[in-house]
Amino acid sequence: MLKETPAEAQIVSHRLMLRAGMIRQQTAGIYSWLPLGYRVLRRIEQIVHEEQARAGHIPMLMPTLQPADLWRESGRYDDYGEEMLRITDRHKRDLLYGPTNEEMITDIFRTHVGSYRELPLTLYHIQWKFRDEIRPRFGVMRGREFYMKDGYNFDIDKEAAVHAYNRHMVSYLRTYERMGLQAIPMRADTGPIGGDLSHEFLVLADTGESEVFYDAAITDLTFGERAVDYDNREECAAIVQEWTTPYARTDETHDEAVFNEVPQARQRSRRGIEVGQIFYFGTKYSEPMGATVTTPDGARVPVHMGSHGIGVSRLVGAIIEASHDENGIIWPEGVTPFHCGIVNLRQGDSSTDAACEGLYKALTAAGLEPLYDDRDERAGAKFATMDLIGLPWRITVGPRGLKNGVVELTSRRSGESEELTPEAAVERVAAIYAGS
RNA sequence: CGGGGCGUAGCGCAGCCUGGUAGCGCGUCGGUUUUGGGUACCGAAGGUCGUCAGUUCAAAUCUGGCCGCCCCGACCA
Repeated sequence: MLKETPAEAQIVSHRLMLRAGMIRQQTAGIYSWLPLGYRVLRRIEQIVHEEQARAGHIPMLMPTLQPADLWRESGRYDDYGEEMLRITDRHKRDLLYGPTNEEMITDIFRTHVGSYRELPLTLYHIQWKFRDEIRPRFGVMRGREFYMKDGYNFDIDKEAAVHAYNRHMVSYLRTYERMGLQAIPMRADTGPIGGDLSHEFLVLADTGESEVFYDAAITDLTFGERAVDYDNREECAAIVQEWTTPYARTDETHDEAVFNEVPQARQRSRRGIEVGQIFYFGTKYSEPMGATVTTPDGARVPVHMGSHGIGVSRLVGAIIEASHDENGIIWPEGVTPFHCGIVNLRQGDSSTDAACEGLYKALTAAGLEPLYDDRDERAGAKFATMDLIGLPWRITVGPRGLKNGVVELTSRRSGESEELTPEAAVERVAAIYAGS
């Protein structure tokens, strides 16, 4: 826990992550995730897994190191350039630290799947990736090593693959919203992945790396609690329609003429952090790599594919960029490393010690993970620490309140407090998290 | 990769110009004090001064090479 800001950190999320002891840089663009940071990373990962499962996608795990031969097959070994970290093993075989997995998944698919009966299929994994950025910066937002969910859909034809595309967009909207983020889908370039249909998901933040242009109408949309049948093509298409109708593009695809059709009062230009992207690229990999299936009439056709990514490690930084104040981080309930902090104002006092331990047990029994600050520090130091690490709820236990049988429950976001009995405070916190 | 900067205790920095006993703040440890928003005081531990070579009686300090890191730009989930 640091009072002083490390000189190397330029942007707020990086500074706060270092100060809160979430990460430690090991070398340029490569970080260790310390216990506190690791908790957040895992919670984000968990949300991604849950929402993938909801959409019917199947988890697996591919390695970080890949044989160069697969990439020679697709032609990307030479195309990818310096960003790809190439490694040679003791037998002088060429390997690479994967920046993405299209080739590998296509290879797996072609050896294990051969019939239209096995489609549609969407496989995904969450794994460390490496891109040897020329200049890593902004902490985990632009590291060289990063943790990413990447998924790949396999479908019999374009129509089915477009449904997979739509399904992913819907699923992603839900995923980001659970993390307390508004991520706006914006029409995007396909870059080195290729293909002809792509959207990026952008979180608005002043420190974002891309300039974005959008119709204010899109920020009024919320996904909310709607139940979605992910197999229903019309329903998914309708939701995609809803979210892609208002103008929203990054500078890469921005079209001034079209943007000017948006009423002046609703035109917005800000900066955004990219936290995910989805692609439909058809047979770009399946054709050269021979990933085909037999159709009902016995023909062999290359499968239609798409890929979809969520920057899991980057999201930790992006969430902080979108949710902090001058005192520190403000975690959304969905991703907070601990559900509730307990601050003992007089460590060593038998009444406050007992009350804190009671709260800790009761919160744990309610299925929550509390963080108990039992350091022998002054109140100010404990409050400052809690504010910095940003737990959304804090229970303050002091001798003054205990005399009247109450503790104080404080919202990190609003700063508002209320006095409650310890039992009521536990119930209250449990109720807050009951939905998530 | 072009331009700029930095490397001295766990962290933030001074010292370097003008060579001569390695310092300050925070943190850590021990103690006293204090106790509802980063308390004050006393004491202690902790450093191959990035690295290699050179100059010199003597190098954190001067010179050169190398390594690492940061910032601006081009590039990027």
